Amino acid sequence: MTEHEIPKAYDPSAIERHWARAWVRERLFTPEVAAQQRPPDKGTYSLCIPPPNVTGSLHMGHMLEHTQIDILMRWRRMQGYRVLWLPGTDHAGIATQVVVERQLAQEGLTRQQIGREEFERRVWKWKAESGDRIKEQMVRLGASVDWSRECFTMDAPRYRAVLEAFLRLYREGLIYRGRYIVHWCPRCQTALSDLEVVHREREDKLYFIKYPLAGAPEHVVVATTRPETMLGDTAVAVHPEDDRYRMLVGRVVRLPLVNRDIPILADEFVDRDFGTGAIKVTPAHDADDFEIGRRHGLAEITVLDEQGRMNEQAGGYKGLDRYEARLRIVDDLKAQGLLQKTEPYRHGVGLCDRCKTPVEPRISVQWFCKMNDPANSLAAPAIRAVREGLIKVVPEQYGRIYLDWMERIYDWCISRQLWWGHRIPVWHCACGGLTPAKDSRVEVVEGRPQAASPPEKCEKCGSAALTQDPDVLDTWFSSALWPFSTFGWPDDTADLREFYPTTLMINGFDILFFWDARMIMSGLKFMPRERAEERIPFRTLYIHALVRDPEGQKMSKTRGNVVDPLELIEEYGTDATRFTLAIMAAPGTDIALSPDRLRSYRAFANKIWNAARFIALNRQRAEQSGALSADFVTALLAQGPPDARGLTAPAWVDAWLSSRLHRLSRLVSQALEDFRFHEAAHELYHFFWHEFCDWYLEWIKPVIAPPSDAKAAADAEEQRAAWQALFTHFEWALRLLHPFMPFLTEELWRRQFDAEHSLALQPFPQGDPAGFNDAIEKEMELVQEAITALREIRAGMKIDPRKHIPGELSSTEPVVLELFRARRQAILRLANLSQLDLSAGPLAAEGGVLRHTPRFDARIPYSQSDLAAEIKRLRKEKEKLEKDLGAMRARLADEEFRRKAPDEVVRGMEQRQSEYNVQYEKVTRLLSDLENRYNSGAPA
RNA sequence: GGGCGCGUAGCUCAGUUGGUUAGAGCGCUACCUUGACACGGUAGAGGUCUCGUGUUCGAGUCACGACGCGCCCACCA
Repeated sequence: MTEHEIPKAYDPSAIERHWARAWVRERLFTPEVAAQQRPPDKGTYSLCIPPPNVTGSLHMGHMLEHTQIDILMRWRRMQGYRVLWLPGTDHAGIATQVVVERQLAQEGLTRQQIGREEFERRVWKWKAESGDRIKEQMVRLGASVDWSRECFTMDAPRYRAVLEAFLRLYREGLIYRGRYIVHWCPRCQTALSDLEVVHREREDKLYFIKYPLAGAPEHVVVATTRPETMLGDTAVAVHPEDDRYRMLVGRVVRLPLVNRDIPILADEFVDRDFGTGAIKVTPAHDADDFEIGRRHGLAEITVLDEQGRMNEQAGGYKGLDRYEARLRIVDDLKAQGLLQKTEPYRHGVGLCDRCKTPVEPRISVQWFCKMNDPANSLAAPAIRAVREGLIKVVPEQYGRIYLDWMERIYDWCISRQLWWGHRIPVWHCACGGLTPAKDSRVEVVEGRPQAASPPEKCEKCGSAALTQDPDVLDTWFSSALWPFSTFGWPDDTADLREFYPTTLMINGFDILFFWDARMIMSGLKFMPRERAEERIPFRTLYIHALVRDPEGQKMSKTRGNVVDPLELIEEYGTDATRFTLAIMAAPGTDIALSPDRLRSYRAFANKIWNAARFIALNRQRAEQSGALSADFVTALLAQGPPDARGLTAPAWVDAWLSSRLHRLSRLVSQALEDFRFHEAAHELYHFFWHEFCDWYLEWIKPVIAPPSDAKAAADAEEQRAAWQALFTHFEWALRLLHPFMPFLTEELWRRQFDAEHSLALQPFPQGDPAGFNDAIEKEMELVQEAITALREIRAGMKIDPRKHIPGELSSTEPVVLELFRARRQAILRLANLSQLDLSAGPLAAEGGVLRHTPRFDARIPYSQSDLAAEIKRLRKEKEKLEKDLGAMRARLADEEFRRKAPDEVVRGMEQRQSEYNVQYEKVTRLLSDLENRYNSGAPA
């Protein structure tokens, strides 16, 4: 095999594995290394990866995200930007803890059994494995990240950023500790933020329970979905203006089962129309009741423990699970005649986002971050930044959703009763005093970072007996700092100065509030810069679609429809999978990933491969024959990038393709500017397959073919020019395709053009409107139409495609005839004709099959034709013409249309009408002619 | 209870500010193993753009309403 030969089979796996490794080794995506090979001549372009959770491996959502990011990164890098895509992973507190707990459970262990230290060791081990797996996947994906800057949300520098941020917020009073009712997961045994609770509709029951009035025979009926919490009731509430209950307010009912007297009170919160208009008030187990309780000074009686079981306050029910207790209590009420009725009831139940256990509102002491402190609001600047357009949100409806949420944001519960995460840097004293770490320094002990400066004594009483708060921070606390913690904040580093604010953030809608909102708030809060536009974490936020299964269902483990990206990569190749994701990624539309589409883009990759192979085979022969010198391509490359290269003696078809490439280049960059990945990919697909391969390559085949003995020396010059154009155009296309299909294009580029340098650092063709050639493109359209018309006649006549037959073209326009004359050779070849007759006069229908078009007629003289089929086709065409002409005539007859529509539109329609009229007359005449012949039984 | 998105060919979807003849891929039909590629070539069939009303000279595109599907937010027991 010689140097440029390309293997027959396209084997994506081998190519992709090779380049994945090579790119890591060559460190091309480290901006400093890239700059040595090609100094950037544009600005900085940076993006911090949405750090994948170290909960396992990457899923299709990641693959879509990384594909989109990588396309933009590679495109901008080729455009000459100094590009940094910073990689990393997230410790993902609760999510990772749940995964490791499940592992433990398989060994029959709980984290409590092995203890905090051992548990943390286990999670770190898991983190290492998962992190490696994720890195390996990203490498396989071709993600052009700078591995030298890889970060983890719990490594020492990031820990330091967390401490710094926490301590500053704490000192400013924006972080406080308080006893409130919060969402509690009885399985994870931790508090959750509102965002970590998902609501699901459930079929449930509404219980109507009689609460007897103390010392009276009457009772009040309350409706509840949670009878088990009645043990913690401390009041019954009605609406103050509810006439049914007005006289009862201030009286006392005896709480059944526990026989405790509780008051009936009035509160405007109560909805008179729901249930009976009277509610039980359980401040310790319901968020609304908690508020009512605080308004009326009620006791808060907790009857459930941390695992959702009844506690000692529940008397005889102690130890029962909340659902068991519910059944028992309902039974007992029934037995006492206190259950009036039950009704089926559909309502939303809050579930733990991670483990789907129904959450429990629970009173506990937690740490909170103030979002809207009147004197020092985190939210207000973040609202302004988006509203005033400092941060551009795409698609823009997400900007509105963001603002809606931000405008009614409330305090963020940041403490978690977990073992995996950043430990809260505050120490407790027996006196109740709270003392934070002295500063944000971090030390690494046994590979695990921790605060290096614990306080020596209590700030309140001076005692030295201090213990660190056992809680850890919500994982999103560290994520919120990601766009600057990754660059070394709080130090004033060179990276921070150069790459912050990042140019772009791309992530899914699901973390708009969790993450994007909090990054914006923390960036604006912490970055020590004057102007808000320098403090924002990113200038543009692009929200991508969701990847769904072929039925449009969300991929989830429980549905069992999760697709592993690696499986797709194995089956279809990374390039084809990336291309599929790109071409299906229309903004705002979810992606229903289907094998059909994957197959078709694998075919596309194969097509590119084979086009390259065709070129290589011919090149080899041309070199052997001496028609091409071995350094032909090197000399070509020395002339600069393909779009800037002047072609010597370009043939007509080269001029056409060059114009198409200029246009395509413009389109691709414009589409990518607007995140219209599907449009860019679609244009590339169509161009490469249906213009480059179907027309251009077919057209030039005879020209570039190795010289035969008969070939005149005069052809050699033409051939060299054709080769020059072919290499230039092919290279141009490879560059445009590279961001989408990096492996395949890199492989072909290195084989065909430059084995030493990566395509990833070559200039991206921008396209120049001065290079558009409308005249030639129009001409090509006519030639293509002529060839297609001739082929169509052949196909309709069922003539063997291999058979060479004569053909005829005629036109009343001399320019059209001249065009056909000039392109005679191509028409002969591509329509597979033995000869081509050109004439100005009309062509007869007899003795052949005639095809009319507005600007020319085509005919295959042939003794056999299927008159009936021709007649059928013509009738249909005539019908369509009549319909269109009717519509046009009506249009043009309308005075208002002529007066109000732009001239351009009116003239266009007139033009079209006259063309249609010509065509209509031709078709009508031909049809009646054929019908006559058919009816008279004349031979075909 | 609010808010958002979607409904275009058998299937999956494009269609940027309203303007000529509504596109693609897959699938389907016919012919073709022609020295890049059958993961291919050539040609073809297939659509009252969910329905209704309106704005407009002109609506797949804008407005309102209906129907169907999906999603998000919300403290109503």
